[in-house]
Amino acid sequence: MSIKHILLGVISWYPASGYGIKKEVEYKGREQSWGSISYGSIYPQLKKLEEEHFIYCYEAQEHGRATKVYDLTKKGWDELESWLSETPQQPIVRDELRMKMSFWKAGHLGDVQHLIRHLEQRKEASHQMLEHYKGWENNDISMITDIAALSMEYTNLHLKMELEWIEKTLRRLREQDLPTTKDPNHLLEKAYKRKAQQI
Amino acid sequence: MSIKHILLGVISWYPASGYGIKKEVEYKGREQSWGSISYGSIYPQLKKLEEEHFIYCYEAQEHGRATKVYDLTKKGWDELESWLSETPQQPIVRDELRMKMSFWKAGHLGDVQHLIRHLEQRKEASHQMLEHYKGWENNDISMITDIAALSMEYTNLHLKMELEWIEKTLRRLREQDLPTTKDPNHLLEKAYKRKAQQI
DNA sequence: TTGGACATGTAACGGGTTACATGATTGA
DNA sequence: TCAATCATGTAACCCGTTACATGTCCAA
Repeated sequence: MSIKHILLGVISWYPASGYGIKKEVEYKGREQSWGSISYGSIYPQLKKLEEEHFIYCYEAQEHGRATKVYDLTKKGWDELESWLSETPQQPIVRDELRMKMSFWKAGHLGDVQHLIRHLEQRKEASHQMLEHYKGWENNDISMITDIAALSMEYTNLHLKMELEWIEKTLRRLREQDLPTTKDPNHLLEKAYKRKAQQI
Repeated sequence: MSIKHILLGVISWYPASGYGIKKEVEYKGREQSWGSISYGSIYPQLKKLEEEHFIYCYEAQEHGRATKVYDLTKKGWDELESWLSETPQQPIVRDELRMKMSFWKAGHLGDVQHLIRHLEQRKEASHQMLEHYKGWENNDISMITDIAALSMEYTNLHLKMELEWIEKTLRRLREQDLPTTKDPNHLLEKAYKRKAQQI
């Protein structure tokens, strides 16, 4: 992935400044769930890309304010094209909520009331993202390519799936309708005995 | 998130060595999609956690081989408990395939045949993960808590959703049944004109 | 006139990986 | 006997963020 290709990609949409790229990534990034990038990465990276002739720079007046605007060179377009053709990395997911759930054990480790709170917060966040997505879909100012629209559909399906899972999970937690713990080698049994013995 | 709590969490299942923790994370991590951890993080972190008295260490003979096995102290269990109660971070997703799709534009940027190949590879990977998941669900050796089983259900739903999306997307790409590009400000139009003009 | 968005940048730090180094045990 | 797996560790490096520094323009 790397910052480099995000920068080249965004600049492929329109000539942009460091500041503008950050704004675009934050906005577009919400639907596509790519998080944000800090200025501490953007500006040095733009400088480097310019030195390597992937992009070039010119001064522009954007509503009265001077900005450094970057555009792709031939080499930049080629690099982007070549990156697209490379096999993408396996996706990386870090979901702290589900990580915590891996260790949680009702009645032994973690308070179920806390988990319910975590899930409610996640529900709210996902709900808002879905609203944002819907608003985006129907506005008539945002640009999106044919292929990018296919990718956006993923986000939509994902959010819906997530909300259904949250609802179902909350229901099961509240009604104490939990799956049965599988512990064929009595590891957990031993573990919580160990826990109780610690001073 | 951080390595720290993964280590404490895994050790909460059973006393383990650095090597064993890596194995467990790689295996369990597949269903829960937490990727892997390198020895370069595990060993120094275990040392640090021992110095801070979250874990303690003893020598053990595991099938004839001497290993350093770590277990949680009272302080370690408390730290784990307290971490579980904290509001989890927003999940982080880096999906290079969908990132690439954001910039792709049929006939202008990126070769659709390459995209089809990327999607087929992803389909294969997701399919295998789903098989792995099913095998895991039905085996009678793996341990899982009640709450962790709820989290696993997420993985299952996610993989199924992903496979359906891939199928649908492949079909649309092959039948050239693409969504219409939205470009109200003619940005893309200009962009690809710029591209054509670069020497 | 002042706070907030616009705009660009650097230096220190952090949390991880990669690559390297080492050695024991086991099964083909 | 030799490759693979088990097992532990360190040092260099990379890629990013955080915090800091600086200045402009506009609207309330």
